[in-house]
Amino acid sequence: MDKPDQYVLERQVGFVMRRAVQRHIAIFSALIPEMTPTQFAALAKLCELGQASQNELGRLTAMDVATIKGVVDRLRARSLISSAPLESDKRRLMLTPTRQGRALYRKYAPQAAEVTRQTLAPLDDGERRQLLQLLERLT
Amino acid sequence: MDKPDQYVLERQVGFVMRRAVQRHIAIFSALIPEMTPTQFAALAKLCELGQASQNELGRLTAMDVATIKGVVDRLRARSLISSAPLESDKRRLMLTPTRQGRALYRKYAPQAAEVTRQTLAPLDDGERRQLLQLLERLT
DNA sequence: CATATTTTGTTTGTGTACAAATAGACTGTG
DNA sequence: CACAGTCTATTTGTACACAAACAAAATATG
Repeated sequence: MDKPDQYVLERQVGFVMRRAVQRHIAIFSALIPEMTPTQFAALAKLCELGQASQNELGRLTAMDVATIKGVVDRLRARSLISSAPLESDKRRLMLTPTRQGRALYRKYAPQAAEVTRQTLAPLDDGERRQLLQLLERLT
Repeated sequence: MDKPDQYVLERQVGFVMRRAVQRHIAIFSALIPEMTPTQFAALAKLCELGQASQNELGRLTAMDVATIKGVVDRLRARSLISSAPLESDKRRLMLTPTRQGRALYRKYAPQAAEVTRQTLAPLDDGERRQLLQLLERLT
């Protein structure tokens, strides 16, 4: 037998989560074709903070140094954020959303909330809360 | 105000799932450093089936054509699977696990189940079942 | 004060993930 | 049979995601 029955792909959390994430991303890009979930997360967090260093923004959005750099580069290329080295600590690259970045965030924030709603649409209210709560406890 | 309070990053399913997946992948690569979750999923499914076309394997493991191609290429480069065009349908590339592929699958299947256990460790039995069930309903 | 350590950012390399375009092989229908 | 539509696989391009190695700046500690 080649299939040790202790392992069934479809019952592994990793597989199930991967599929759920795939569906979520599909919903996201249908509702917000202008940017990726990752880019929106970074822009949203930066708008919420007003200002942050690249590293700080990465930590708060759960992106490692290489990932946040790429995301920031792309957002900056589209003039949604601006960056400047900090005078008082020359290691740090301070980021600020531009006027257009803030406008785009304001425009899509309701859509982004709607993405969550549509992703969770198969569940009722209690189940939604439960799912989020259980997922949070995994981290 | 720059923060429309209908949108809070930390409460979006996408963000919470992303973090859970990150932790899961970290656990996986600690327990199974020899391959990625994706590669293991493809190998496992192929061992379960005995044989499958690349396309078929992609569908069953939720990978699109480009993704499954890359994964298959890497597994083949490590001699874990072999491939040959099908005589009766020259479009299809039939895949078979090699002896070593099967051996590696058998070796790591218990570890892979353990990855799921460790990922779900913060939850009790009922919560685990519930989480998996809720996630499945999202797809 | 001097240097070991930490922090921040960059670069490189590998591996998913998906869209879109292409090509060849099959199938169905007229 | 012809050929329109479908299926399988490949290729190209963009975007995360992480590890590892590096450099420069700041901090800590002796």
